[in-house]
Amino acid sequence: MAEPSDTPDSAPRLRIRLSYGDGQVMGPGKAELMEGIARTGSISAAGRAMGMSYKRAWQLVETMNSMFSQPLVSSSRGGAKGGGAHLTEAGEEVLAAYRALEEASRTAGAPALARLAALRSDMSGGK
Amino acid sequence: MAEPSDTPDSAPRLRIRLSYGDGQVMGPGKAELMEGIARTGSISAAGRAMGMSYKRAWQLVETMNSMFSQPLVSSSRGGAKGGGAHLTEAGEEVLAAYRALEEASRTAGAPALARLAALRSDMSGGK
DNA sequence: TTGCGTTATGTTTTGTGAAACATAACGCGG
DNA sequence: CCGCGTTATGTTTCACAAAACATAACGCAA
Repeated sequence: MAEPSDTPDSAPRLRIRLSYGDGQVMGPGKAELMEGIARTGSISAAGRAMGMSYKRAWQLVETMNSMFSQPLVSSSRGGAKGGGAHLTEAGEEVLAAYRALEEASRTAGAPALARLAALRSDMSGGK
Repeated sequence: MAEPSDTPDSAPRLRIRLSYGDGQVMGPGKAELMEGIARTGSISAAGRAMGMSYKRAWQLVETMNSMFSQPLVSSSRGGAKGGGAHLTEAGEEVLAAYRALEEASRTAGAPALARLAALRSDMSGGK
């Protein structure tokens, strides 16, 4: 009454991370954080939503901001709501490009992923 | 007399890792190790080539072997050369599929990567 | 039966990224 | 001018993956 039939696929999570020199890395975590910031208008709220400390969230933002020619997240403190943050235009473009990269990979890699899935469950279809 | 013109690209390294449940992960490290084993016929030699301890290499092999329905690496000990290891058929298929996935992603993601590269160097071309 | 190079494992130590904890500054609204 | 929620940063503690170190087993060849 739970699992209908045999394991469907157990589609693996496809994680793409692009690392430039140094420790500059763009990956799923930063992308998700950016989305959280765009959604909530706050670094702390976005971090909380991901179960991460404000400090860590802020560090990620700092790193992201420094790895592109323009900051991806703009923030301000004080004021009525205490402050806030939002994606810059560059930020939105980076996020969009990263998501596009993910999607393109997932699509183009579907055949290869299918082969791997087959090898994980059973190896009947030889050759 | 050094840098010919504008920044070439500084193509980021595209790392793809697919994580199934648990801690089961297939990524660049395991793929490279598999290639090393195929090339050298030895786990220890492959590990050495990557600057990693035998133990670590062996652990990776153990993990790989357990995440597919059939082992990817077959090993034997003792004998004239002390022992050795080689990729099983499943191993070769997994490696090939993983490399294909990488290649497909790199190709399909080229436009997105180009956009990101542009955002890293400068943001002239708007919209 | 000894020695060699490898596979196979166990135990201890270390390095480091993250978490936890602590403050400061900001700026508006009440 | 005080309090609130946020940004911003520093310091300390901790967990855990990786490294380092140690052994055992294997099987052939000499």
